[in-house]
Amino acid sequence: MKILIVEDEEGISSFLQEGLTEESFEVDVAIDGKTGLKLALSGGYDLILLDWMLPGVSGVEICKQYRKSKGEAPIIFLTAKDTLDETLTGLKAGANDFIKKPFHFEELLERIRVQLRSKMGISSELTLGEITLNTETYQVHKGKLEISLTHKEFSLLEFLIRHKGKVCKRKEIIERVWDIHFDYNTGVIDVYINALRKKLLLSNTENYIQTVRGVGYIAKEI
Amino acid sequence: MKILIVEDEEGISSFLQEGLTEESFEVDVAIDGKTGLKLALSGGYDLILLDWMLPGVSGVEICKQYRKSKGEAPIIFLTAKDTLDETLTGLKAGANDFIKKPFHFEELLERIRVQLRSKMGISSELTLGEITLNTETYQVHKGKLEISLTHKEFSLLEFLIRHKGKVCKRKEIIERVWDIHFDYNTGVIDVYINALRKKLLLSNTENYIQTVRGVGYIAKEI
DNA sequence: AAATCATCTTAAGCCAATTTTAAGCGGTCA
DNA sequence: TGACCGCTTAAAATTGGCTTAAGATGATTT
Repeated sequence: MKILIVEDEEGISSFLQEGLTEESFEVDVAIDGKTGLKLALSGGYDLILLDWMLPGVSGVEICKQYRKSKGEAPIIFLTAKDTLDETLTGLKAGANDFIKKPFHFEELLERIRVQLRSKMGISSELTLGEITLNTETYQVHKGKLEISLTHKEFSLLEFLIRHKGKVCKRKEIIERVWDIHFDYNTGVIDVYINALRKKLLLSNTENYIQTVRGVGYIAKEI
Repeated sequence: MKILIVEDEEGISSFLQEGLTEESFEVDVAIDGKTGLKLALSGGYDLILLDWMLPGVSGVEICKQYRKSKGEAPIIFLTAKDTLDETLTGLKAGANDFIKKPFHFEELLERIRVQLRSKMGISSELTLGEITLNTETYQVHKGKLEISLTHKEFSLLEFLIRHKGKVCKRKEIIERVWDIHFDYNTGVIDVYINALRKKLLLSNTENYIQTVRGVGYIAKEI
């Protein structure tokens, strides 16, 4: 999946680029409207993140021109305010969604997924071996059996499965699932990993969630 | 059910496309009258949403020609104003209904359902176990027993039953049943769920409407 | 226009589920 | 062996949903 970011603030764009690359998207960045539009029209992107306030050509203008030129990728605006007017202007120009700065990365990610899902029929099911996790209905199955997870348990499992095969560092998990960006010395993760393993009956023999001592955890298909 | 949208404003058409796809209709979009007519005549649609103001060939013109060519799908016009004149012109041209912009999505959906019902004998009864809900007469039965619901209670139950088996998030319910698009921290839902459960005598044992903590509610056949 | 009634919304207290903290245990590695 | 790390459990803190009652709102009747 290719994403284009059009954003002049270096801090924000690099933060987004890193995060989205980490999520295995291909990411390009344009720091002004003109290059943004050129790239958008030539690059075959699956989604475009567009800053509302851009030096030179405004975000809305780019959006309009892009649609005029038959550009079809969903566009999510990054706005500083979210007055009704702006939203309407944006919708008319062909925007698909808006997110207000400052936003949490997870929320942006969720909106990106919604767009990609509805525009390109991407499944909302995640699997790990015989475990199925539906991000739309919040249902979790192990084989045919439905398993009830709490919200946090669900988020943690979702995060691990989305990164299956890769080691998830404790710090990453705390930042992304718990949204804590300091004080990494908490034992919550352990408690929740424990709960997950119990509920999913992940024993030593069928070890989907493995501990990587000193680093974090990894979800593995067996 | 296949629906054709003929609408030049990208924002509106994509908004409609998403919403209707979500409601499990198949949706095609034409952004001008000419393609609209061509598609309409070739595509075997069950219903057509037609913008009144279109660049090039006007909506009425398309409607006339479509009827002339023996097109039989019901046509709903999306109009900016609703003067008597326009309505009359539209009716003469063969329109079935009109909806004034800006409209609420739920209202459009309701009108679409009315058209599909009368033209194609689609049942106006929704069921959930032994509960029957008639969207035409607004009557609700549990078995033989008639139950009287208020309008909001009815809407909420209708929404839940239409999405039975899927988790309805609080936010979705507030947006779709209450039409509130901000301030999601309201307790109205709880009150109404409570009222519904009471009126429908949904006890712990016969639990049609289940709570999904932290997310929303789900209506389940047992 | 006033009174009445039904419906809808808000707010508060309560309870139960969830989340977090903390402490003891056991294994691992320098 | 002792410092560290993760596992497990129980108890404390917090959150979220349920339930009620009272206050708006709006329609209908007098």
